[in-house]
Amino acid sequence: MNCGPITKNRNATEARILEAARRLFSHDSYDNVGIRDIATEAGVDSALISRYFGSKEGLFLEALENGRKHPDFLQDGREGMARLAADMLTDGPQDDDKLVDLLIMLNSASSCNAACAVRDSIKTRYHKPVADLIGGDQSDLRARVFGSVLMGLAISRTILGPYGVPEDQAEPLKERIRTILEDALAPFPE
Amino acid sequence: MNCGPITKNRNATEARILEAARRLFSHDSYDNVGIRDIATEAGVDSALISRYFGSKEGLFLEALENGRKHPDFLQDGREGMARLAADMLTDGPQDDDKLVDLLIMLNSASSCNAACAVRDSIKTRYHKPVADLIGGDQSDLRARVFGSVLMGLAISRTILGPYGVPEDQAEPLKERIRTILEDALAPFPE
DNA sequence: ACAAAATGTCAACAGCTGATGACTTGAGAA
DNA sequence: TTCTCAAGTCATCAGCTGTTGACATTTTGT
Repeated sequence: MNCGPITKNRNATEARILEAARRLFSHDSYDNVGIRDIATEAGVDSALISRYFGSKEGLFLEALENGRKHPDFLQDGREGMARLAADMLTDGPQDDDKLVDLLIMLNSASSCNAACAVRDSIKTRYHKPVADLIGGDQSDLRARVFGSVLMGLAISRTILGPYGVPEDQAEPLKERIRTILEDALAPFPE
Repeated sequence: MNCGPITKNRNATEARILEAARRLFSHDSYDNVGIRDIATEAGVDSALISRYFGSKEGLFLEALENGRKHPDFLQDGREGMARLAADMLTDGPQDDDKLVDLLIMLNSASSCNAACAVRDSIKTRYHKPVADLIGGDQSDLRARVFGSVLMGLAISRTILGPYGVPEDQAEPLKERIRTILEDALAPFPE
């Protein structure tokens, strides 16, 4: 048992590095976050990162997989899924826990060292489960359109900041986003 | 007049550098495209870039401003705008000329050296003109939602590749995207 | 044809990056 | 305690980045 000051404890150290990495990677691109930045944020020597995670890329992969296994908006029914996703995109602070995984992916999607892992993660953690839930004709394609819209709205928030909408007038915007997301999931017409 | 082999001509050289830069920046992030890469692509000495454009950042700025002044989907009426944008996102090859500007912005949106310029460019070249064209209540906000969806669909295509839809079955998808984009532009309900 | 200015070339720079080998410090078992 | 091995530290590496000064070459003006 150890609740005192930081002692030598590899598990705890790895956890702190991982946490710091997720925090920084959700704000900046893979290339713009240096090993030394992460080490400083975690209060740790920078050599430990390469040592414990093999490489910066290894750490990024673990940081990506260490998040929620599936996004929080997953549930049966288009309506509910669209509503939860819309809430996620408009509610609360910008670095909402629920958005961290998505932001990590978006920030590093254009960094060739991280792109492959990001691609896989998008497919297996977002598109696939959504497609399975909605089912029906072309569910893969519809799930992808849904995911694309989601990513666009999320990236807009990171790049341009929150929508300048007063708290009490946020409902129409949320409703709009909800509608769009539900449209994206709807079955194709005959 | 000079149509022979490459002679010393600053204007032509700058143009070739700019063209090469736009090509590379539309495929990779600001950080992942090196000055030497651009120089090689342009068939030019790498020192010329810093010399002619001041810095890599200067070149990026010019590459950004050197594109179309406004996106090609701009026109009166929500329907037309949504239709043109949907065509742009589904038609033809991935590195369509019409998408280059958008891709440059998206690839480098998370690179802090380029982010400011990208932000401005998105606002003045995408959001502002769209908002002006649609008018009405909250036109800024609706234009932003439209732009967000557009970016999401575009980034999905760069990251994950084209939709695996056979040419002759592309119509439902295009129609779906058109609907979503038009929804994004629609006035808010009372 | 000659001088002068513009254009392009080459080599080198300081700064940063991720990574690694050699070391010291601490924890836990005997 | 003492021994041993894991955990953490430090200095340093090679490689790459954007940039610049010094030089060579071509074009232009007279």
